[in-house]
Amino acid sequence: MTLYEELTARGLIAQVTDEQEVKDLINGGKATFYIGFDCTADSLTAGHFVALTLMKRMQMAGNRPIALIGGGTTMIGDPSGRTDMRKMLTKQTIDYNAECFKRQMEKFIDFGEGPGQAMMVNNADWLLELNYVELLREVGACFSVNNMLRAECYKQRMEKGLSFLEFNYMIMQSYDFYHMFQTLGCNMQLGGNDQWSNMLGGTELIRRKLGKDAYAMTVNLLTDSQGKKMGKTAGNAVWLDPNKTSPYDFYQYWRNVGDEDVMKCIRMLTFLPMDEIERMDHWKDQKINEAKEILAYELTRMVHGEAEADKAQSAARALFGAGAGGDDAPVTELSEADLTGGGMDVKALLVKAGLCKSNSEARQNISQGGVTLDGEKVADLFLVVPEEKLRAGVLLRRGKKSYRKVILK
RNA sequence: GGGGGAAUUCCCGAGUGGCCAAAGGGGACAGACUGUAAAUCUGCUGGCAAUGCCUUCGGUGGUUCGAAUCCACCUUCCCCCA
Repeated sequence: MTLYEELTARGLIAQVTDEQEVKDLINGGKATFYIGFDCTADSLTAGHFVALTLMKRMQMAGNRPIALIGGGTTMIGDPSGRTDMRKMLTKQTIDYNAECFKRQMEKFIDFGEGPGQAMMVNNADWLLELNYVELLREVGACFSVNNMLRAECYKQRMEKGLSFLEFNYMIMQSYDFYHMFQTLGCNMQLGGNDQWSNMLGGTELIRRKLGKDAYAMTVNLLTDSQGKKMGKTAGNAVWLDPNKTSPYDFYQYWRNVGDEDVMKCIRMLTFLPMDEIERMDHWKDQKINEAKEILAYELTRMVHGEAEADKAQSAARALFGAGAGGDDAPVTELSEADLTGGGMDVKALLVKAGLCKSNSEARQNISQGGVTLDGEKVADLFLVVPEEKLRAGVLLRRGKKSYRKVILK
């Protein structure tokens, strides 16, 4: 199976500039491609994961990846798929975020100088030095405002308003491609399908300025059966950084995807062989939970390593299986200072363990019967857990899915 | 540059002097039912030492016994004209 066939079978490919050319290029390992990442936060998210795995798949087939950190473009803010303007970030924040991204990517992608090894560049290095008038003369003439306004990525902003700053995002992104095409021999750009018009800007610019062909390929965004972007819980991203989303929570996120979405996720995100995936395809009912476990385990293993994946899986099994032992549940440690009068109030405990945001929420969850302590339902709002018990460690549960082991050190 | 309109809690959106921690919807969370799924139904949704107290209706000042609501200035956004 060629790479292109595999990408198609996995449902990854959304659009390509020229199917035949792209096929030859990537199947033959002749592509030097880039994927851009705007550093709007200090960690990559599950949303970046498709791009990351794509980069790896391409690399495994012998193509050379360039991870482009958007230190420059983040200064502008991509309006694609947004109904409001992004918060402007300071240069310092952006630099810091770029550093974080770099560390996370290094876990997946093989970076280095050798052939086929990936490189990492930051567009701050060339974008920030651009001179306005020079730029306008150099590339501005190659862009048609009429066309730009028709681009999908600006459409929804035409109603709410689009600042000139953001309008230039496409030009910056196009310039990146143009720049790397010349300096690094980058002949292809990959990205999420929401980037399509921005990416075409680049191939178009290269054609006009240099009279050469460059290619673009987009992958489908990971959306659920309702068409909503996946990788978010309650509006919060699922982070790859274990300090922002614990491996257990990460595991749980994937363990809980909808029935309709499991196979899609397995196909798009894991590296399981296609024939194995086909076998799982018609699993139903109870059996589909196995597929969810596989998905969750595989992804957790890729992001956090085998040890963490094992831990998350056994914790989940113990917690949700018959005998609820909680030895592998995420742990919160208390210190003497947390105690008040020889024990600790359950509500305070829930908050301390990160299971509830506030005392009020804790109060509410308790009175609705959603809190258990060592498997027993907490009925008393003012229950105080004695020190000895805390010292031995207690298993606190809020709702069906949130567990935490709390222990006094 | 001129004219008009808007800013409310996680989001949308009602509220135009006290009855407002603020309708309604969405989302989130909890409960029931399940398969750690979906759908459905119920509850709940600012904070706290909780029959009470404190903070919140873009910002800053003011009027008033009392302001999300009235006035002034500022900020941001939208629409029309140039």
